[in-house]
Amino acid sequence: MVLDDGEENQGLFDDLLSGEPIFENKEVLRPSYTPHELPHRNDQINRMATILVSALRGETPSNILIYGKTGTGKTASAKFVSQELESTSQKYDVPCEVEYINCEVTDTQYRVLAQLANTFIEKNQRIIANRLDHYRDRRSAAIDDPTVLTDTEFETLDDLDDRIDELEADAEEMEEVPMTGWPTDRVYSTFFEAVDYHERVVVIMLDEIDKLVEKSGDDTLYNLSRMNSELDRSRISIMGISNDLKFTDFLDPRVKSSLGEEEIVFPPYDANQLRDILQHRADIAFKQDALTDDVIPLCAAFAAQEHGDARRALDLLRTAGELAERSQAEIVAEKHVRQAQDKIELDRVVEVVRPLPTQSKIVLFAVILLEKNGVHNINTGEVFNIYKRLCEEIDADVLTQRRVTDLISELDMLGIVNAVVVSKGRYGRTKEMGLSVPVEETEAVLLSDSRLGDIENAQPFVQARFDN
DNA sequence: TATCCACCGGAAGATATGGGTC
DNA sequence: GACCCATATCTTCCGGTGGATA
Repeated sequence: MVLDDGEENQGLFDDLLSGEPIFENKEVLRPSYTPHELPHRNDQINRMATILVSALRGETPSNILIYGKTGTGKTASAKFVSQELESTSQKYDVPCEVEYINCEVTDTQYRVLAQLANTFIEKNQRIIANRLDHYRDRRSAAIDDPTVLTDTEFETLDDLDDRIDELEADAEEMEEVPMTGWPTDRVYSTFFEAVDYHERVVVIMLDEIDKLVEKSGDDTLYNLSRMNSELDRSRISIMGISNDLKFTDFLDPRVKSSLGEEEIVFPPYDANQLRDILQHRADIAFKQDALTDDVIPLCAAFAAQEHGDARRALDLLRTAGELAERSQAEIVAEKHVRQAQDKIELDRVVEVVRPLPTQSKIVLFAVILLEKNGVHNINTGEVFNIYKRLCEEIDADVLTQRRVTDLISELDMLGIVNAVVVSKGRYGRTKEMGLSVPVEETEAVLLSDSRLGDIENAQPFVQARFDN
């Protein structure tokens, strides 16, 4: 862009950069940050450390199950202990590794095993490459002066060559597991061989383990928990993290007893504890005197209402800071926290609704239309009727009512609608539902989807149903 | 008290897709 | 190219369900 008549050329970002920044280090307020100190979680951290210390003695630690609601510091504490464990293992030269898997993303047996197999294959290849470098250097030296092999594991140059060939063959044999296509037992044996390639204790951290069990049953946990009896060189231990206290009810009793050898519960934080946590992070995240006195108590109070969710509290504080910075305010004030609360709520709707499959969006649109037409206690039959009309109008496939009830249940689980099964006696049994998200904003997100663009034109046809 | 409604929701299987192996 | 495997999505079938009503 060219600015006229000799004005000083102010770039797009110059204005934004000209104000005093409020943040010193915003990253410490993000969920991905693992803090060095976790206030009010000493007991749980010490308990984990007491259990895992046996890994540093080369023994197999007991499997651990960690429970607690969202934002109670489970993952952060477990990651903190893992980092400490790995750094201590390096200090004392004990082979001990922790592998983190988020089961919300990696939610099938195949994917979990494939991810683990590929991680260990990569590690083994690095180890082999280092050893090869070392042996090749030694070989070069031995060609000039064969006495360098004296007092080593190799008596002759041929022995050394054999070892190099062996390692090269090992590296070649290690084949990465593809995203799909292999039978699961082949993926399992590939992982088994990769992890057992050399002596080590491995802690497999399965975050949101309940999602894995919900989606693909307990086969993965069964296979992992019985591996130790077959491994020669290595040992594995499982650390499961779950939001759901009852997920073990669905497990095979053998898996249940093996997995829950040790259980650690993370209770929700109260408002005072949240205030401590926020203060702790705010000291690092913000410039001095960048917050008014009421900002942290308000963030803590909002988050305490959300079942003591520290992640929410930190999110709120970060967003309030960003909003203050955007409005070029010098300090973060109470109004920014309130604006942040609204923004987070709206962002959540957009984030959940936008990626929905088209069919779910049509079902949701049917619920919105009913709600906008003043229908209270919307039931499955009504939703299905409107849904069919909408599909016809926009030329989409019409799914069966059975499938639509599943889509409604999914919307319920996502917190977009609130559905309850009610019996109306002679008038049958159905699900009654209402929207749990703002109508206008949700409708706008749905209409922004090009595949649903025509749905706006279909509304008069649906309206006619209410007029008749 | 038996009947009935309008679904719910589990189970099994079909189909499609994306990948691999031989 | 035929076949195998994992996964996602969807259909079909069918046994509940529970409170109003006859």
